[in-house]
This record gives sequence, C-alpha cells and structure tokens, in this order.
Amino acid sequence: MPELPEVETVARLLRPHLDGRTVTGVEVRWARSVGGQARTLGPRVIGARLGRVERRGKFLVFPLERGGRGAGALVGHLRMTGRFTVRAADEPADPYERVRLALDDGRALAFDDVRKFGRWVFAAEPQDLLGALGPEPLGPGFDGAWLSAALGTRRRRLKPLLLDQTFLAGLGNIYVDEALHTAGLHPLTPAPQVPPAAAQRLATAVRTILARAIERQGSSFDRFYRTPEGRPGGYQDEFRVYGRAGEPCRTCATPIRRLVVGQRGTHVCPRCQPAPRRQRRTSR
DNA sequence: AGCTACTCCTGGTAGC
DNA sequence: TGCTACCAGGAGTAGC
Repeated sequence: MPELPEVETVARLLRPHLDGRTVTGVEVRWARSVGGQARTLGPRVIGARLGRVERRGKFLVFPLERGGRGAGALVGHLRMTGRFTVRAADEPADPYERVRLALDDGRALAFDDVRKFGRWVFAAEPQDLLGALGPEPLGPGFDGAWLSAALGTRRRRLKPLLLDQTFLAGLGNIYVDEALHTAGLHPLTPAPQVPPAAAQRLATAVRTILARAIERQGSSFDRFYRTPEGRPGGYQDEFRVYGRAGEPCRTCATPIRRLVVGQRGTHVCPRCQPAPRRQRRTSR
C-alpha cells in the first residue's frame, strides 16, 4: 500500500510531465473518487495551470494557478490501490480509471483505483485537508529528541501511534513494522515506556528506511503499487519482517511472527523485539 | 484520551 | 469447474 516512499516517488516522476501544463478537460467516472465533486470539479480546474506537484505525508498536492495566482489545488490520496498515470489521450483507459484530466499537450493525467478508496479532490485551501498532519519524518523537525519527547506525552502503544497521521505523517503498516524491527522495539510497547536511547534508534530507523525506500522507488509486493511509469518499486527485496511470517529473521534467524494489532497485520521478530512487560491492569 | 468496531471496496484465494 | 466465504487495509467515524 502506498506510504511515504511510494507517494514521494509518484510526485517526483509526475513532476516533469505536469509542471506548467494547463488543464483542458475533466472526466469523472466514479463520483466518490472526487468526494462528490463530480459536477463542480470542471469549472474549478479547467483552464488552470498545474504548478509543482508536492507531497505532504501520504497526500499528493497538485497546485493550480490562474493568471499567475494560486487557485486552490487538487489533493490526492492513493489509499490502498490508487495510481496516477500520464497517458496519451488516445491510449485506452485503464479498466479501473476513475478520473481523468485532459492536458494541453494532448496527454491526460489519469487516476486509476481498483478498490475505490482513493480520493482526488479540489480544495480552495489545501491546508484544510493537510493541517492536522504531524511532522514529516524526513523533515528538519523530526529527530530522536523530538520523538522521545513526543512519545512521553502519549499513552498509546507504538504501532497505532506511529500509524496515526496526526502524530507523524507518512508511515503506514509496512514501514512501521520495518522501523520497529530495526530499532528493536515491540509494536505493543506503550509509548512512554520507550527510553530516550531507543527513541533515538527508532527515529534513525524511520529516516534511514524511508530514505532507502525512496531510492528504490518504493515497495511493490502485490500487483497494486506501480510508479507512474508502470514499474514496480524495489524495496520489497529489503523487507526484514513485513510479509515474512514464518521466515527466519535476517538478524537472528528466529522465525518472524505475525500478530494483529489494532486490526492491522503486524510482523515482529520475537527475539529482536522483546514484548513489553505485561502491563498491570488498573484495578477498580 | 484512546480503545474497538464498523465502513468503504474489490480481486484473489481457500475450502468445499 | 464453480460456488461461497473470507481476507487485506488507510482513514474516517461512532460509541464507550
């Protein structure tokens, strides 16, 4: 499922195709993909120029300009199976194409999405959609000191907390499992129980893993995530725990276990990631 | 505050 | 072969 490295890859590869293009048409094939804006989308985007595509967390932001001035943005989220592709206007549509923008160079920017969870909506003020997001893990504000302090103010367990986009923006199920393993932390550990040195390891693991995954253009372990050029990513070859239940840990050869945490499949090495001491149940 | 359950969706697959 | 039942899961929401 697309997380920060996949979305970053999409932004980087779309950029050269879209920067400065003018939108000449809109076609919506599945209204919910545009959040019910099927009727209003046309007037808001046709005639607008596309600015530089940006990523914020797992969101893609396509800024729009009119007469050199900001005119809102299209904000996209791939969720599970969304995909952006630039295709020639006469190229046949993907069977799961949900939305298409015609561009002034004769090509089209298509949003394909098998499971229809993804969204691509117009926002006059993109901050309305992005404002609640936590910091960028690859940004200057994120480091061991910040993470250690932030963990101390929360009571949740590490896994659901790291998946919470308002805590930290961009991590999903795969990279949380990978980072926790690299840092030697169990996903059920209560956040305030993480000592500063371990928080530092976790921050470093998050940054290192995300940066490496971007280099590999993301992870493709099923048929869903592909770059806008249609190629799979390469980071799945470097997974240490995700999807490896029963296989030996790459560090200590102990079989990887799969558990469910907050309705999410979760992968741990029982030796590298010792379970937290059982919490005392609060009596009465 | 933070937990669980539920919703949205579909293709793939396990089981019969 | 063909059917049904179930699974994955990001994020929003409701209820406790």
